Amino acid sequence: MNQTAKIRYKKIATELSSGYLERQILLCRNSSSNLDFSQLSQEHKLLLGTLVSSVTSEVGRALVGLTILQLCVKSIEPEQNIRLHKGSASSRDFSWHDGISMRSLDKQYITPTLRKYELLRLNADGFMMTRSLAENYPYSSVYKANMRGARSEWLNIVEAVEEDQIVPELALLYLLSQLFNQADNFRELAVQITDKLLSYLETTIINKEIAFNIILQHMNNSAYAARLMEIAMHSLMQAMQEFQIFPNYLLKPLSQMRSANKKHGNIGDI
DNA sequence: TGCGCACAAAGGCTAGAGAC
DNA sequence: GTCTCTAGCCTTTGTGCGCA
Repeated sequence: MNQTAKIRYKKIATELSSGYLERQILLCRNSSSNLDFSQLSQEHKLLLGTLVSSVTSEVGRALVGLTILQLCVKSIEPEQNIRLHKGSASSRDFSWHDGISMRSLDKQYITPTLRKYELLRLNADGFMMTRSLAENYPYSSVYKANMRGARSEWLNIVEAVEEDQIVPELALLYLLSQLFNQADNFRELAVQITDKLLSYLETTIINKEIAFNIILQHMNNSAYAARLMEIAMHSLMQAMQEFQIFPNYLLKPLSQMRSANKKHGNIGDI
């Protein structure tokens, strides 16, 4: 990292630490009707919308988080190239002279804020822990990693921002608004499902076989069946805990980790 | 159908920079 | 000279998915 990159990094970090992203989030949450996105083209709105809607339990989160970080960086310091994501001071490690450590910015400012407002469920250490985002190549159309999710949309946004075709702060606000909409829709859906389930339980006598068939049908008809099975198993264990079947044991919350993890000490997601 | 890559989380490790 | 911090690199695992 050269001296000018250091100065730019300091400016970005100072602005983020003073709550830049939080202010944008609150603006979207509290004054959404006053936001004017007429300066954003339909094409760019579509790219940002697709990026948000591409998020599933498996893919897409890291790309949304990264786009938010890149838009913040560009809004605060337009001179900073948002393709160069590494900026080590050490000659031992790979980095670009004009690069900045996006991993550090993410871990300190972006991920904690997105988690705080429940806009994106991310690993506490940040989305930059995703290995494919850490390849030693600039983020461009020929970026090496063949990421799943809305890869082409993300790269088009990066391209448009670097080519000055998008006003970064406006794009950031639009992206955050889309995330708020997505989160609201999800909460609404959850309430609807809970209501439906309660009315179903009021009118139907459920036995073991019916419950088992509902769970099985749900898994068979859904994408990511393995995850649904884990959730079903954890739900059954919650019921067992409620009835004190194993009074000396404590059921841990369902974790985000998908597999047995020696370091974390869990088994599967449980 | 099998293979290999990508994704996800949660850090540990380590060399070099910077502070004292 | 020593200590602390920084930031890139590395590890682990099962599932999903594309391709041969």
